[in-house]
Amino acid sequence: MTNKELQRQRMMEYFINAAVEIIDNEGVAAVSARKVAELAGYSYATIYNYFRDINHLLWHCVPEYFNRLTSLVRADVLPGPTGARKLRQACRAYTKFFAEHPYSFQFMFMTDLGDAPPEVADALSQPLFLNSLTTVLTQCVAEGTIRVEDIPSLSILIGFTVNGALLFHVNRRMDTTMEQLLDQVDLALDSILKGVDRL
Amino acid sequence: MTNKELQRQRMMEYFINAAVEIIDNEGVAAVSARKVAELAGYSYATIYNYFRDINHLLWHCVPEYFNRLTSLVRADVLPGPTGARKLRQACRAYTKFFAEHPYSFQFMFMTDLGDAPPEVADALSQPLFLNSLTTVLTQCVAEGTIRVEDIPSLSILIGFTVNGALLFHVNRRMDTTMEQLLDQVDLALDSILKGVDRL
DNA sequence: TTCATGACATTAACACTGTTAATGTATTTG
DNA sequence: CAAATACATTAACAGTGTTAATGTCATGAA
Repeated sequence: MTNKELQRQRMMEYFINAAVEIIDNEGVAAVSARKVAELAGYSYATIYNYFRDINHLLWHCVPEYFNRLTSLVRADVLPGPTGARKLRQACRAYTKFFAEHPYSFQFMFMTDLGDAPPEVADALSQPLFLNSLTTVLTQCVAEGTIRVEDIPSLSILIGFTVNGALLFHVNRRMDTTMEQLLDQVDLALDSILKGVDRL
Repeated sequence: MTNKELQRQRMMEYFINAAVEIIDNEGVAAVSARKVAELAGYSYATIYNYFRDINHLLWHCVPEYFNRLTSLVRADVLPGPTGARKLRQACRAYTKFFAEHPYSFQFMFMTDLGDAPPEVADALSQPLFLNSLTTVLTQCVAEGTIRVEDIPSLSILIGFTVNGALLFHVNRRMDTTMEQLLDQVDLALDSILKGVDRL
Protein backbone atom coordinates (compact mmCIF):
# COMPACT_ATOMS: atom_id res chain seq x y z
CA MET A 1 0.00 0.00 0.00
CA THR A 2 1.59 3.26 -1.10
CA ASN A 3 -0.68 5.18 1.25
CA LYS A 4 0.71 3.29 4.22
CA GLU A 5 4.24 4.08 3.11
CA LEU A 6 3.45 7.77 2.81
CA GLN A 7 2.00 7.89 6.31
CA ARG A 8 4.96 5.96 7.63
CA GLN A 9 7.35 8.37 5.91
CA ARG A 10 5.52 11.30 7.42
CA MET A 11 5.68 9.85 10.93
CA MET A 12 9.40 9.28 10.55
CA GLU A 13 9.85 12.87 9.46
CA TYR A 14 8.02 14.18 12.49
CA PHE A 15 10.55 12.43 14.72
CA ILE A 16 13.50 13.35 12.51
CA ASN A 17 12.52 17.01 12.47
CA ALA A 18 12.11 17.00 16.23
CA ALA A 19 15.53 15.43 16.68
CA VAL A 20 17.11 17.94 14.29
CA GLU A 21 15.55 20.77 16.23
CA ILE A 22 17.09 19.50 19.45
CA ILE A 23 20.47 18.94 17.82
CA ASP A 24 20.41 22.49 16.46
CA ASN A 25 19.51 24.10 19.76
CA GLU A 26 21.08 21.90 22.42
CA GLY A 27 23.41 19.50 20.67
CA VAL A 28 23.16 15.79 20.02
CA ALA A 29 23.91 14.94 23.65
CA ALA A 30 20.58 16.52 24.60
CA VAL A 31 18.58 14.28 22.27
CA SER A 32 16.50 11.80 24.22
CA ALA A 33 13.60 9.60 23.23
CA ARG A 34 11.28 11.43 25.63
CA LYS A 35 12.23 14.89 24.38
CA VAL A 36 12.00 13.94 20.72
CA ALA A 37 8.62 12.31 21.23
CA GLU A 38 7.18 15.27 23.11
CA LEU A 39 8.36 17.66 20.40
CA ALA A 40 6.85 15.42 17.75
CA GLY A 41 3.60 15.10 19.67
CA TYR A 42 3.76 11.39 20.39
CA SER A 43 4.71 9.07 23.19
CA TYR A 44 8.32 8.01 23.51
CA ALA A 45 7.69 4.35 22.79
CA THR A 46 6.13 5.22 19.44
CA ILE A 47 9.58 6.06 18.15
CA TYR A 48 10.47 2.38 18.35
CA ASN A 49 7.73 1.53 15.89
CA TYR A 50 9.69 3.46 13.26
CA PHE A 51 13.34 3.32 14.36
CA ARG A 52 15.39 0.43 15.70
CA ASP A 53 16.87 2.65 18.39
CA ILE A 54 17.98 6.24 18.97
CA ASN A 55 21.10 5.91 16.82
CA HIS A 56 18.92 4.70 13.98
CA LEU A 57 16.85 7.87 14.31
CA LEU A 58 19.99 10.00 14.50
CA TRP A 59 21.38 8.44 11.33
CA HIS A 60 18.24 9.57 9.56
CA CYS A 61 19.00 13.13 10.64
CA VAL A 62 22.35 13.17 8.85
CA PRO A 63 21.01 13.83 5.32
CA GLU A 64 19.35 17.02 6.54
CA TYR A 65 22.70 18.42 7.61
CA PHE A 66 24.31 17.14 4.46
CA ASN A 67 21.74 19.04 2.41
CA ARG A 68 22.34 22.24 4.35
CA LEU A 69 26.02 21.92 3.55
CA THR A 70 25.63 21.49 -0.19
CA SER A 71 23.12 24.30 -0.44
CA LEU A 72 25.52 26.51 1.51
CA VAL A 73 28.34 25.82 -0.93
CA ARG A 74 26.03 26.29 -3.88
CA ALA A 75 24.77 29.64 -2.62
CA ASP A 76 27.98 31.15 -1.32
CA VAL A 77 30.63 29.78 -3.60
CA LEU A 78 29.51 29.04 -7.10
CA PRO A 79 28.39 32.60 -7.95
CA GLY A 80 31.65 33.93 -6.52
CA PRO A 81 35.08 34.53 -8.08
CA THR A 82 37.21 32.06 -9.99
CA GLY A 83 40.12 29.72 -9.49
CA ALA A 84 42.12 29.59 -6.30
CA ARG A 85 40.13 32.49 -4.86
CA LYS A 86 36.98 30.45 -5.21
CA LEU A 87 38.60 27.44 -3.58
CA ARG A 88 39.73 29.59 -0.70
CA GLN A 89 36.27 31.05 -0.36
CA ALA A 90 34.68 27.62 -0.39
CA CYS A 91 36.91 26.43 2.44
CA ARG A 92 36.27 29.63 4.32
CA ALA A 93 32.51 29.30 3.97
CA TYR A 94 32.65 25.66 5.04
CA THR A 95 34.84 26.42 8.04
CA LYS A 96 32.83 29.45 9.07
CA PHE A 97 29.58 27.55 8.84
CA PHE A 98 30.70 24.84 11.21
CA ALA A 99 32.45 27.27 13.54
CA GLU A 100 29.16 29.11 13.85
CA HIS A 101 27.22 25.87 14.19
CA PRO A 102 29.46 23.69 16.34
CA TYR A 103 26.54 21.44 17.26
CA SER A 104 26.21 20.55 13.60
CA PHE A 105 29.87 19.61 13.33
CA GLN A 106 29.73 17.71 16.55
CA PHE A 107 26.79 15.73 15.30
CA MET A 108 28.00 15.07 11.77
CA PHE A 109 31.59 14.16 12.47
CA MET A 110 32.28 13.75 16.16
CA THR A 111 29.41 11.54 17.20
CA ASP A 112 29.69 7.77 17.21
CA LEU A 113 26.49 6.57 15.59
CA GLY A 114 27.72 3.05 14.90
CA ASP A 115 27.38 1.71 11.38
CA ALA A 116 25.11 3.55 8.99
CA PRO A 117 21.85 1.72 8.20
CA PRO A 118 21.77 0.80 4.50
CA GLU A 119 18.93 3.14 3.56
CA VAL A 120 20.98 6.11 4.82
CA ALA A 121 24.34 4.86 3.58
CA ASP A 122 22.84 4.57 0.10
CA ALA A 123 21.43 8.07 0.10
CA LEU A 124 24.73 9.53 1.24
CA SER A 125 27.29 9.14 -1.52
CA GLN A 126 30.16 7.55 0.26
CA PRO A 127 32.99 9.98 0.99
CA LEU A 128 30.39 12.39 2.38
CA PHE A 129 32.61 15.40 2.99
CA LEU A 130 34.25 15.38 -0.42
CA ASN A 131 31.27 16.17 -2.62
CA SER A 132 31.20 19.92 -2.14
CA LEU A 133 34.94 20.07 -2.56
CA THR A 134 35.08 18.16 -5.82
CA THR A 135 32.36 20.42 -7.17
CA VAL A 136 34.58 23.43 -6.65
CA LEU A 137 37.72 21.63 -7.74
CA THR A 138 36.26 20.54 -11.06
CA GLN A 139 35.33 24.17 -11.64
CA CYS A 140 38.95 25.06 -10.98
CA VAL A 141 40.01 22.51 -13.56
CA ALA A 142 37.66 24.05 -16.10
CA GLU A 143 39.32 27.37 -15.42
CA GLY A 144 42.78 25.86 -15.73
CA THR A 145 44.01 26.61 -12.23
CA ILE A 146 44.64 22.97 -11.34
CA ARG A 147 45.12 19.76 -13.26
CA VAL A 148 42.38 17.15 -13.39
CA GLU A 149 44.69 14.41 -12.11
CA ASP A 150 45.27 16.41 -8.93
CA ILE A 151 41.61 16.43 -7.95
CA PRO A 152 41.56 13.18 -5.91
CA SER A 153 44.64 13.88 -3.80
CA LEU A 154 43.78 17.57 -3.44
CA SER A 155 40.21 16.99 -2.34
CA ILE A 156 41.36 14.43 0.21
CA LEU A 157 44.12 16.67 1.49
CA ILE A 158 41.91 19.74 1.76
CA GLY A 159 39.05 17.74 3.25
CA PHE A 160 41.27 16.28 5.93
CA THR A 161 42.87 19.63 6.68
CA VAL A 162 39.74 21.72 7.03
CA ASN A 163 37.86 19.14 9.07
CA GLY A 164 40.94 18.48 11.19
CA ALA A 165 41.12 22.17 12.00
CA LEU A 166 37.44 22.24 12.86
CA LEU A 167 37.82 19.17 15.04
CA PHE A 168 40.32 20.87 17.30
CA HIS A 169 38.46 24.14 17.31
CA VAL A 170 35.00 22.78 18.01
CA ASN A 171 36.36 20.42 20.61
CA ARG A 172 38.27 23.17 22.39
CA ARG A 173 41.48 21.14 22.16
CA MET A 174 42.92 24.24 20.51
CA ASP A 175 42.25 27.65 21.98
CA THR A 176 41.32 29.75 18.95
CA THR A 177 38.77 32.39 18.11
CA MET A 178 36.86 31.95 14.88
CA GLU A 179 39.08 34.55 13.20
CA GLN A 180 42.21 32.68 14.24
CA LEU A 181 40.70 29.44 12.98
CA LEU A 182 39.93 30.98 9.60
CA ASP A 183 43.46 32.37 9.43
CA GLN A 184 44.94 28.97 10.18
CA VAL A 185 42.85 27.36 7.47
CA ASP A 186 43.96 30.08 5.05
CA LEU A 187 47.56 29.46 6.03
CA ALA A 188 47.21 25.72 5.56
CA LEU A 189 45.59 26.30 2.18
CA ASP A 190 48.53 28.49 1.19
CA SER A 191 50.93 25.67 1.94
CA ILE A 192 48.79 23.25 -0.04
CA LEU A 193 48.40 25.44 -3.08
CA LYS A 194 52.13 26.13 -3.13
CA GLY A 195 52.55 22.49 -4.13
CA VAL A 196 50.12 22.74 -7.01
CA ASP A 197 51.49 24.07 -10.30
CA ARG A 198 50.89 27.81 -10.09
CA LEU A 199 47.88 28.89 -8.02
CA MET B 1 50.02 18.92 55.37
CA THR B 2 52.00 17.29 52.58
CA ASN B 3 50.95 13.86 53.78
CA LYS B 4 47.32 14.70 53.14
CA GLU B 5 48.16 15.87 49.67
CA LEU B 6 49.98 12.66 48.89
CA GLN B 7 47.05 10.56 50.04
CA ARG B 8 44.71 12.74 48.06
CA GLN B 9 46.89 12.39 44.98
CA ARG B 10 46.90 8.63 45.39
CA MET B 11 43.12 8.43 45.70
CA MET B 12 42.73 10.49 42.57
CA GLU B 13 45.07 8.16 40.72
CA TYR B 14 43.06 5.12 41.74
CA PHE B 15 40.02 6.61 40.06
CA ILE B 16 41.99 7.91 37.08
CA ASN B 17 43.59 4.52 36.47
CA ALA B 18 40.22 2.82 36.72
CA ALA B 19 38.72 5.25 34.22
CA VAL B 20 41.66 4.78 31.85
CA GLU B 21 41.24 1.03 32.04
CA ILE B 22 37.59 1.33 31.03
CA ILE B 23 38.39 3.77 28.24
CA ASP B 24 41.03 1.40 26.89
CA ASN B 25 38.80 -1.65 26.93
CA GLU B 26 35.29 -0.35 26.29
CA GLY B 27 35.60 3.27 25.22
CA VAL B 28 34.78 6.50 26.98
CA ALA B 29 31.03 5.97 26.52
CA ALA B 30 31.25 2.99 28.87
CA VAL B 31 32.75 5.05 31.70
CA SER B 32 30.28 5.48 34.53
CA ALA B 33 30.74 6.58 38.10
CA ARG B 34 29.59 3.20 39.39
CA LYS B 35 31.94 1.22 37.18
CA VAL B 36 34.94 3.43 37.90
CA ALA B 37 34.30 3.27 41.63
CA GLU B 38 33.95 -0.51 41.66
CA LEU B 39 37.19 -0.92 39.73
CA ALA B 40 38.93 1.45 42.10
CA GLY B 41 37.50 -0.33 45.13
CA TYR B 42 35.35 2.51 46.46
CA SER B 43 31.76 3.64 46.42
CA TYR B 44 30.57 5.76 43.55
CA ALA B 45 29.90 8.83 45.63
CA THR B 46 33.49 8.90 46.84
CA ILE B 47 34.52 10.09 43.40
CA TYR B 48 32.78 13.36 44.07
CA ASN B 49 35.07 14.05 47.01
CA TYR B 50 37.93 14.29 44.52
CA PHE B 51 36.37 15.35 41.24
CA ARG B 52 33.73 17.95 40.49
CA ASP B 53 31.95 15.57 38.12
CA ILE B 54 32.69 12.81 35.66
CA ASN B 55 34.08 15.17 33.02
CA HIS B 56 36.50 16.50 35.59
CA LEU B 57 37.72 12.97 36.18
CA LEU B 58 37.95 12.34 32.44
CA TRP B 59 40.03 15.48 31.92
CA HIS B 60 42.51 14.08 34.41
CA CYS B 61 42.83 10.98 32.23
CA VAL B 62 44.01 12.98 29.21
CA PRO B 63 47.66 13.41 30.31
CA GLU B 64 48.05 9.62 30.48
CA TYR B 65 47.16 9.32 26.81
CA PHE B 66 49.28 12.31 25.98
CA ASN B 67 52.27 10.60 27.62
CA ARG B 68 51.69 7.40 25.69
CA LEU B 69 51.76 9.42 22.51
CA THR B 70 55.03 11.20 23.17
CA SER B 71 56.74 8.01 24.31
CA LEU B 72 55.51 6.32 21.15
CA VAL B 73 57.04 8.99 18.96
CA ARG B 74 60.23 8.96 20.98
CA ALA B 75 60.60 5.19 20.70
CA ASP B 76 59.56 4.66 17.11
CA VAL B 77 60.71 7.75 15.32
CA LEU B 78 63.76 9.42 16.77
CA PRO B 79 66.10 6.43 16.36
CA GLY B 80 64.84 6.00 12.78
CA PRO B 81 66.03 7.48 9.51
CA THR B 82 66.50 11.13 8.64
CA GLY B 83 64.70 13.99 6.94
CA ALA B 84 61.49 13.53 5.07
CA ARG B 85 61.59 9.78 5.61
CA LYS B 86 61.55 10.36 9.33
CA LEU B 87 58.65 12.79 9.04
CA ARG B 88 56.71 10.28 7.01
CA GLN B 89 57.47 7.57 9.53
CA ALA B 90 56.37 9.77 12.41
CA CYS B 91 53.02 10.44 10.77
CA ARG B 92 52.68 6.77 9.94
CA ALA B 93 53.38 5.73 13.52
CA TYR B 94 50.94 8.33 14.85
CA THR B 95 48.22 7.31 12.43
CA LYS B 96 48.75 3.60 12.96
CA PHE B 97 48.68 3.98 16.72
CA PHE B 98 45.29 5.65 16.74
CA ALA B 99 43.91 3.39 14.03
CA GLU B 100 44.80 0.45 16.27
CA HIS B 101 43.48 2.21 19.36
CA PRO B 102 40.36 3.98 18.15
CA TYR B 103 39.05 4.30 21.70
CA SER B 104 42.06 6.44 22.50
CA PHE B 105 41.44 8.75 19.57
CA GLN B 106 37.76 8.91 20.35
CA PHE B 107 38.53 9.91 23.89
CA MET B 108 41.32 12.39 23.19
CA PHE B 109 39.82 14.25 20.27
CA MET B 110 36.22 13.31 19.66
CA THR B 111 34.77 13.59 23.14
CA ASP B 112 33.24 16.79 24.42
CA LEU B 113 34.70 17.21 27.90
CA GLY B 114 33.78 20.87 28.25
CA ASP B 115 36.48 23.31 29.22
CA ALA B 116 39.70 21.92 30.63
CA PRO B 117 40.15 22.48 34.37
CA PRO B 118 43.15 24.77 34.96
CA GLU B 119 45.33 22.13 36.62
CA VAL B 120 45.07 19.96 33.51
CA ALA B 121 45.24 22.79 31.01
CA ASP B 122 48.49 23.91 32.62
CA ALA B 123 50.08 20.48 32.51
CA LEU B 124 49.16 20.07 28.85
CA SER B 125 51.18 22.53 26.79
CA GLN B 126 48.53 24.23 24.76
CA PRO B 127 48.39 23.03 21.17
CA LEU B 128 48.45 19.44 22.49
CA PHE B 129 48.78 17.59 19.20
CA LEU B 130 51.64 19.70 17.86
CA ASN B 131 54.37 18.80 20.32
CA SER B 132 55.43 15.49 18.83
CA LEU B 133 55.34 16.99 15.36
CA THR B 134 57.52 19.99 16.15
CA THR B 135 60.03 17.63 17.75
CA VAL B 136 60.42 15.81 14.47
CA LEU B 137 60.26 18.97 12.39
CA THR B 138 63.06 20.69 14.30
CA GLN B 139 65.14 17.59 13.66
CA CYS B 140 64.38 18.00 9.97
CA VAL B 141 65.56 21.59 10.18
CA ALA B 142 68.81 20.47 11.77
CA GLU B 143 69.29 18.12 8.84
CA GLY B 144 68.47 20.86 6.36
CA THR B 145 65.43 19.23 4.77
CA ILE B 146 63.06 22.07 5.68
CA ARG B 147 63.49 25.71 6.66
CA VAL B 148 62.95 26.83 10.21
CA GLU B 149 60.37 29.44 9.21
CA ASP B 150 58.20 26.70 7.72
CA ILE B 151 57.84 24.85 11.00
CA PRO B 152 54.72 26.64 12.32
CA SER B 153 52.65 26.37 9.16
CA LEU B 154 53.90 22.88 8.39
CA SER B 155 53.18 21.49 11.83
CA ILE B 156 49.70 22.97 11.76
CA LEU B 157 49.02 21.67 8.27
CA ILE B 158 50.30 18.18 9.00
CA GLY B 159 48.56 18.07 12.37
CA PHE B 160 45.23 19.03 10.86
CA THR B 161 45.65 16.59 7.99
CA VAL B 162 46.60 13.50 9.97
CA ASN B 163 43.99 14.02 12.66
CA GLY B 164 41.38 14.89 10.06
CA ALA B 165 42.07 11.60 8.33
CA LEU B 166 41.84 9.75 11.62
CA LEU B 167 38.59 11.52 12.45
CA PHE B 168 36.84 10.17 9.37
CA HIS B 169 38.38 6.74 9.72
CA VAL B 170 37.68 6.22 13.41
CA ASN B 171 34.20 7.60 13.04
CA ARG B 172 33.41 5.35 10.09
CA ARG B 173 32.37 8.37 8.02
CA MET B 174 34.91 7.09 5.49
CA ASP B 175 34.99 3.42 4.63
CA THR B 176 38.69 2.58 4.72
CA THR B 177 40.84 -0.23 5.99
CA MET B 178 43.89 0.73 8.04
CA GLU B 179 46.13 0.15 5.03
CA GLN B 180 44.02 2.48 2.90
CA LEU B 181 44.10 5.07 5.65
CA LEU B 182 47.88 4.92 5.86
CA ASP B 183 48.10 5.21 2.08
CA GLN B 184 45.86 8.28 2.12
CA VAL B 185 47.99 9.91 4.79
CA ASP B 186 51.10 9.12 2.75
CA LEU B 187 49.45 10.62 -0.31
CA ALA B 188 48.46 13.75 1.58
CA LEU B 189 51.98 14.05 2.93
CA ASP B 190 53.33 13.82 -0.61
CA SER B 191 51.20 16.76 -1.66
CA ILE B 192 52.34 18.73 1.37
CA LEU B 193 56.03 18.05 0.93
CA LYS B 194 55.80 18.95 -2.76
CA GLY B 195 55.22 22.52 -1.59
CA VAL B 196 58.29 22.60 0.63
CA ASP B 197 61.62 23.41 -1.05
CA ARG B 198 63.04 20.02 -2.01
CA LEU B 199 61.97 17.08 0.18
C1' DT C 1 43.07 10.29 78.18
C1' DT C 2 38.83 11.99 76.80
C1' DC C 3 36.06 14.61 73.95
C1' DA C 4 34.91 17.24 69.97
C1' DT C 5 35.71 18.58 65.50
C1' DG C 6 36.60 17.60 61.04
C1' DA C 7 37.46 14.60 56.97
C1' DC C 8 35.70 11.34 54.27
C1' DA C 9 33.45 6.87 52.75
C1' DT C 10 28.93 5.07 52.20
C1' DT C 11 23.87 4.51 51.62
C1' DA C 12 19.59 6.33 50.05
C1' DA C 13 17.29 9.03 47.04
C1' DC C 14 16.00 11.93 42.86
C1' DA C 15 15.40 12.82 38.26
C1' DC C 16 16.86 11.33 34.31
C1' DT C 17 18.25 7.81 30.36
C1' DG C 18 17.21 3.73 26.51
C1' DT C 19 14.46 0.02 25.77
C1' DT C 20 10.81 -3.60 26.09
C1' DA C 21 6.40 -5.90 27.39
C1' DA C 22 1.83 -5.42 28.16
C1' DT C 23 -2.27 -2.87 27.38
C1' DG C 24 -5.54 -0.30 25.03
C1' DT C 25 -7.60 1.69 20.80
C1' DA C 26 -8.53 2.41 16.58
C1' DT C 27 -8.71 0.90 11.50
C1' DT C 28 -8.85 -2.23 8.06
C1' DT C 29 -10.11 -6.80 6.32
C1' DG C 30 -13.12 -11.01 5.75
C1' DC D 1 -21.00 -6.91 11.79
C1' DA D 2 -16.95 -9.62 13.55
C1' DA D 3 -12.08 -10.64 13.53
C1' DA D 4 -7.63 -9.40 12.94
C1' DT D 5 -4.16 -6.37 12.41
C1' DA D 6 -1.62 -2.01 13.18
C1' DC D 7 -0.08 1.05 16.25
C1' DA D 8 -0.07 4.52 20.10
C1' DT D 9 0.33 4.47 25.00
C1' DT D 10 1.37 3.23 29.83
C1' DA D 11 4.11 0.69 33.05
C1' DA D 12 8.22 -1.19 34.18
C1' DC D 13 13.34 -2.37 34.35
C1' DA D 14 18.02 -1.54 34.63
C1' DG D 15 20.97 1.79 34.05
C1' DT D 16 22.91 6.87 34.40
C1' DG D 17 24.94 11.49 37.10
C1' DT D 18 24.55 13.82 41.14
C1' DT D 19 23.34 15.31 45.89
C1' DA D 20 21.89 14.98 50.79
C1' DA D 21 22.02 12.54 54.74
C1' DT D 22 24.28 9.20 57.47
C1' DG D 23 27.86 6.75 59.36
C1' DT D 24 32.82 6.05 60.62
C1' DC D 25 37.21 7.11 61.65
C1' DA D 26 41.30 9.92 62.83
C1' DT D 27 43.21 14.00 64.46
C1' DG D 28 43.32 17.89 67.30
C1' DA D 29 42.69 20.26 72.06
C1' DA D 30 41.59 20.31 77.08
